[in-house]
Amino acid sequence: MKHLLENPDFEKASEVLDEYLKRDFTIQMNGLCTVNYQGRAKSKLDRGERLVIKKQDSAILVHGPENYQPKNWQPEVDSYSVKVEYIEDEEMLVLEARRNNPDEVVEIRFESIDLLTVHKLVDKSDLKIRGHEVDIHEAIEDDPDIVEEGLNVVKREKETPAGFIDVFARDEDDQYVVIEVKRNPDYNTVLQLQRYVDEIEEEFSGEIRGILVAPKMTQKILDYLEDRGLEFVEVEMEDVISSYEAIDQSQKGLSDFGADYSTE
Amino acid sequence: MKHLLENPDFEKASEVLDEYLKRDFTIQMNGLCTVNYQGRAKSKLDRGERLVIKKQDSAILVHGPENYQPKNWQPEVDSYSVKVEYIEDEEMLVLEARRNNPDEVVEIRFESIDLLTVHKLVDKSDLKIRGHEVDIHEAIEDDPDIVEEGLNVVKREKETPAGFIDVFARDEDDQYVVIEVKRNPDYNTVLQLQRYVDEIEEEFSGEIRGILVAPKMTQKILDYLEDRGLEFVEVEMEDVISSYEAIDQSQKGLSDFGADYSTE
DNA sequence: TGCTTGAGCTCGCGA
DNA sequence: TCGCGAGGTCAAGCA
Repeated sequence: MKHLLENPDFEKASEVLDEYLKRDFTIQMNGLCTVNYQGRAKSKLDRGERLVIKKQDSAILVHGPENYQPKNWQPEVDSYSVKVEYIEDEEMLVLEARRNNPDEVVEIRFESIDLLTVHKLVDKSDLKIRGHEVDIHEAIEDDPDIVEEGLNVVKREKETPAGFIDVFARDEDDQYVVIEVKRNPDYNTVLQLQRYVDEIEEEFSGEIRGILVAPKMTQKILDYLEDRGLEFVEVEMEDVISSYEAIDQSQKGLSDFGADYSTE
Repeated sequence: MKHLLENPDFEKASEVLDEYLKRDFTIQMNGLCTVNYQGRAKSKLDRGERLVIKKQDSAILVHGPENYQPKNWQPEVDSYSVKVEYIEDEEMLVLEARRNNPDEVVEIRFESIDLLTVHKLVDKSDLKIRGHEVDIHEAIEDDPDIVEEGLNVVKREKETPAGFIDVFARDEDDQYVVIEVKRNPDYNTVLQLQRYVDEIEEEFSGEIRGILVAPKMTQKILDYLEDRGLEFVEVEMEDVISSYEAIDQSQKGLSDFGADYSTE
């Protein structure tokens, strides 16, 4: 930890912010503030106690006491400025985060600061996550039977004028099958699949099957799908994940180096 | 601030966590940890220094040194547990956040804790934001000229079998106009507008104009749109916002009460 | 750099 | 509670 200031005055706080805001450090500030944003939209947040986090890639977040998402933020900041100003006879520490493209600005006015810390966080490890849509693609390619017995994959990511088909295959009767994979299917998914099937029917001049593969489904979307002569196959997320883990196991021991962590 | 602990041992940390995790407090923890998640997907995050935030509505976030988004999280937690365990001969503080629906768990193993704070954040103020899609609707209704001179709004949210039309209007030649408003238009927006126009042409047995109104547009989508005989009108977000502010001004003085902030 | 697409999306609204 | 759509979406991958 570089700094830990409890109830710092604005002079001391600006000093620290001036030094660390533009650089590769994580800053946490707890305090009473108001926040204004203007850019793609415009927002105003009246006084309240919040946690402001400036990250090492310049991103800034204003977190309220609730919710996953911050109340205000800026994912990429081009320039920071810190000033102490008198607004309506009250001294305020004003932090401004500007971004050029799109042109946006977040202004945070602190009335008081409870806590200000500066950390250098070392985190070299990547998040390994399984269960993405692409993992379902791979699981199907690995074992097409999870969709249907006797299915053979012809091509993944087949291009059509309407976009890319997730999986293009043939069933056991040698009929072409267009497979659309979605974690969270909706009406647009159905329409998209419909368009692919139409395109392929044009390309191959014949009847083509369309299958939506997803880990979950609602009755309404299922009806909508079947009204269009399309099919649905449910895939268990567990199958996808374990299938992937089998692959992961075979590649084990390739890249497990530990990172170093300073205690500064 | 309720607590501020620098480099607490696990016993002291568990004590504080046990007391405050389940209650309405904001907890910040900086430390070296690994994180595992299993639920809708599965993820693994190796050791690294991170900031963990437990919010007052039970949400928990694991923020790395970069990015807007947390590396791991749980928006709603049903039960927390804290344990000190020996894993491979090393003492670890293990924090588990479980959720029932969907069935998910985030497990955070701390190897060391730099800083642990407990705050009670008071924030009663709502975020006031302008520039939503609905604000564009209102701006058009307020002044249809921002779309086109001589335009008259017939109905907002007109229902058709294909869904709700944002704005239904007539142009200066008395021809019907279907207006679709989108902040972030894409291909689906075009298809949607197309469907509305088709529906209305059927209902009124005549040629109908379709206009996509948006604050931004790409060339490809514009081509796609014009290929279908549909039109695009760019609306300036500033016009929408200032128009809204005029309304805001007229309602001023209704609800500006200041919140109280304790200094505990 | 811009565009497209997915996300453990989240969140709020409405049925 | 579930379904649906918007988001200042963000962020990754690719052209």
